[in-house]
Amino acid sequence: MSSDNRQPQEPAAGGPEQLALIRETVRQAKVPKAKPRTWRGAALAKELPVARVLVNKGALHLDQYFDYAVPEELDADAQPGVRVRVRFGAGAHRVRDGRREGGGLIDGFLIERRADTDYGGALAALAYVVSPEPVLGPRLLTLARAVADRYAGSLADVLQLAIPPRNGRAEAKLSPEPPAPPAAPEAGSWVRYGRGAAFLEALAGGGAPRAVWTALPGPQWPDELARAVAATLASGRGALVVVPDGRRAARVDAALTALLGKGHHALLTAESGPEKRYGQWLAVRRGSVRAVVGTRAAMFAPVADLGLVAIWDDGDSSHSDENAPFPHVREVLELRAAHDACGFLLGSMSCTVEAAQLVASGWALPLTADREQVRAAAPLLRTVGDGELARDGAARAARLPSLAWQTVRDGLKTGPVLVQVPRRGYVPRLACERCRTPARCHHCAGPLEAGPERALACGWCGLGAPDWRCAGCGGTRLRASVVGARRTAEELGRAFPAVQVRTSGRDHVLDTVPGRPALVVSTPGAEPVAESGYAAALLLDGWAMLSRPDLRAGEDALRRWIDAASLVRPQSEGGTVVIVAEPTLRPVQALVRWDPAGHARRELADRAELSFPPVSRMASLTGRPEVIADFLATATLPPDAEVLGPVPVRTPDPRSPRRPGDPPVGEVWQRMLLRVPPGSGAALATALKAAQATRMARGGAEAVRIRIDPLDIG
DNA sequence: AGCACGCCGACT
DNA sequence: GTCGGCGTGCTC
Repeated sequence: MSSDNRQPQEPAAGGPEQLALIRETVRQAKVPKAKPRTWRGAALAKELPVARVLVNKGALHLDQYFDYAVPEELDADAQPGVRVRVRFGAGAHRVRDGRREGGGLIDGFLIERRADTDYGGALAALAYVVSPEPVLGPRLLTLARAVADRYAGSLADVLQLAIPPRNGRAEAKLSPEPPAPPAAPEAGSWVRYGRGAAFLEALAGGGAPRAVWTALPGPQWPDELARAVAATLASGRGALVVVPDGRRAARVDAALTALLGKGHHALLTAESGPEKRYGQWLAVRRGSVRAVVGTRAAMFAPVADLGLVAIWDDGDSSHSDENAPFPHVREVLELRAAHDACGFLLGSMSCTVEAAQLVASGWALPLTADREQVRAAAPLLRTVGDGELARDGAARAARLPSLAWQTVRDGLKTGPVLVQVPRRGYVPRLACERCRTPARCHHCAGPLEAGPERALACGWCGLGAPDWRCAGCGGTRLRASVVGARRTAEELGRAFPAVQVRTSGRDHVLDTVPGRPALVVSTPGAEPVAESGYAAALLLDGWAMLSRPDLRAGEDALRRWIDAASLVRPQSEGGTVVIVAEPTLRPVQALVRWDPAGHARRELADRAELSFPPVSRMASLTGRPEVIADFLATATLPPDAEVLGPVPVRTPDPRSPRRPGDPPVGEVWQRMLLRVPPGSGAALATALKAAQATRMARGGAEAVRIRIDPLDIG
C-alpha cells in the first residue's frame, strides 16, 4: 500500500472529486512493490536488473536519477559509467503494436546497477548502450557531484564539461601499456626555493604536500613544473597540470618531453581536434598515460591514482569556465586534492588573494625564494608618477617621461624592449581625482558608477551617493579618463625609426621574438618571450590598469606587470623596467619590491575587513526582473545571507561578442548579489540549487543564471 | 522541453 | 454527443 496520497483530503461530494477518488484508487491498485516490472515483460538481466541513469536533459531535473530495466541482451555492456540512450518523456508509456512509442531517445550515463527500484511504476527498458567504454568512473562522479553542489549547478552540466564528446574511431584504437615510472628527478632550479627540494622529495616519496608557489622571474617555471610532475610519477602515481592557455601548455609540454621523453604525458587542450582530444582523454582514463598537461577542461581529467594536481597562474581569467555552472580550476583542483588526498601545487609569478588565503588558513604551505634570490632574478624597477610626468615639461609634450625615453634608448643597444599598453576596453571606474582611491558605496562598499543624468549610484545595491567624499583623503572630485596609451606606443615607434616595431595582441599573438634590438608593443597577457630576455620594458598607463571595473583591479594589474617584467633580464645583466604609475599605490609598491605574496596578504586583510570575497562568499543571480523576484520569493536563503540589489544589468556592448548568459539584446535584466559570511558558502549554494529546482519543477518557469564566486563584482 | 491528459465551450 | 482549445503536470 502506498501512502503517497498527495491530494488534499476533501469530502468526495461532487463529480470531479468522485473521479479523482476513482483515479486515485486505480493508481494505488497498480502501484507496486519494489520489484522491477517492464512493459510486455521482456527478458531482463538475471542479476541487478535495474539501471540507475542520469538523464542528460537540461536544467529541468537537478541531479535526479531515473531507473530503467536492463534487458538481458544489454546485461554485459550495461556497466556503471557507460553512456546509454533511453526513452524519456510522457509518451514512453503508450503502447502501440506491441512496441513502446513516443518519448524521444536521449543520452544518459549509467550510474549504477541495482537489484530493485524505489520507483512506484513500471520501468522502461534501456534502449541501448552507446559504447561499453566506462567513461564516468566513481571518482569522476564524486568530483562532478561535489562541483555541482559547490556551484549550485546540475550534475549533467558538470559532466558536459568533464567528459568530451564520444568519437567512435578514437574509442576503437587500443591504448598502449603505460611506461614504467621514471626515476625521481634532480631538484634542478627548485633549489632556489627554501622548501623546493623537500617538496619534490615528498611527492617522489608518495606524500601529499600542498603548496602555494611564488615563482621567481625568468624562464625556468615550465621545467620546475615538469620536475614536480616527474617526482610524482616516480612515486608510481599520476599528475595533472592545468595552465591558462595553449601557449603555456606547449611550454610545459616541451619541458616534460625534455625531462622524460614522450609517452609519459598527454597534452589536453582545445586546440587539438575532437578525435585526437577524445583519444588523449581515453588514454588517460584507461591509465596508459599517467600525467596530463592541459587547459581548463583538463581539470576534470580522469587521471588514475592521482598524486598531484597543479595549476599555473591561477589569477588568469581563463581558469574560470564560461559555461554553467562556471567552475574555477583552482577550486576544482582543491576539491580533487581533498577527495583524492593528493598533492596540490598552485604556482604563479604573482599571487592571488585566494592563494594567500590558502596559505593564511594553513591549508597550503608557501613555497617562496628568499630576498637574495629575488634580487638576483628580477630586473631593476623604476617608477614615474603622474605628478612627475606633469612637472617634466618635455615629457608632457610627448606624453612620455624622459626616464622612459632614456630606458628605451639604452635597452635598444643590447636587445629587444617590451612596451606593455592596456587593452582597449579597459573602462576605468570612478576614483578620487586626488589620491585615486576607488569610489565605494558607504552602505555596502560596492563600486560607485555615474548613472543616468550623471547621478552617482552604487553598482551593487543601487543606493545613490550624492554626498560622496573620498575615504582616503576627503577629496570630493572624481576622475575617469585615461591617456591614449596605444597612440603613445605608436609615437615611440616613430621616435626610433631605425628599429623594427612588432606588435602582439588579442588577434595576433607572437610566441617568441629574437634577441636582436626591436620594440615589441604588446597588450597584457600577449607578451612574447624574448630569446635571452628583454633588455628593458615600459609599462604604460598604470592608472588605467588599476581602474578596471573589478574588485581584482589591483591584483590583476600587479599580475600583468609582474608577468611582463618576468620576461626582462635580471638587474645584474642590465634588465630595467619603467612603470608609469603613481609610486604610492599599493600594487606599484609591490611591483617595485617584487613582493606579490605580500600584496596578496594585505589585500586579503582588506577583503576580510570589508566582507569581500574570498573572505565572504558571493553569488550573482541574473535574469528578467520577474524571474529574479520569483526566485527570491521561492528561495529560503540562509539567515546570514545579505541581499544586495537588484540593479539593472548594463546592456552588453552590441559590438562585443555575445556570451552565454548575456541578456537578449533589447531586454532589461537585473543582477542581484548575495553575500554570506565564511562557512555559509555551502548553505548558500544548497539553498540556491533547491530554489532553482523547485521553480523548474513547477514547470514553465525560466531559470535564473546563478554564478557562485562571480569574477566581475566591481 | 515535449507531450498527454482534462476540463470547458461551440458545433453537427 | 463530440471536437478541439490550451492550462497543468509528468517524464523511470
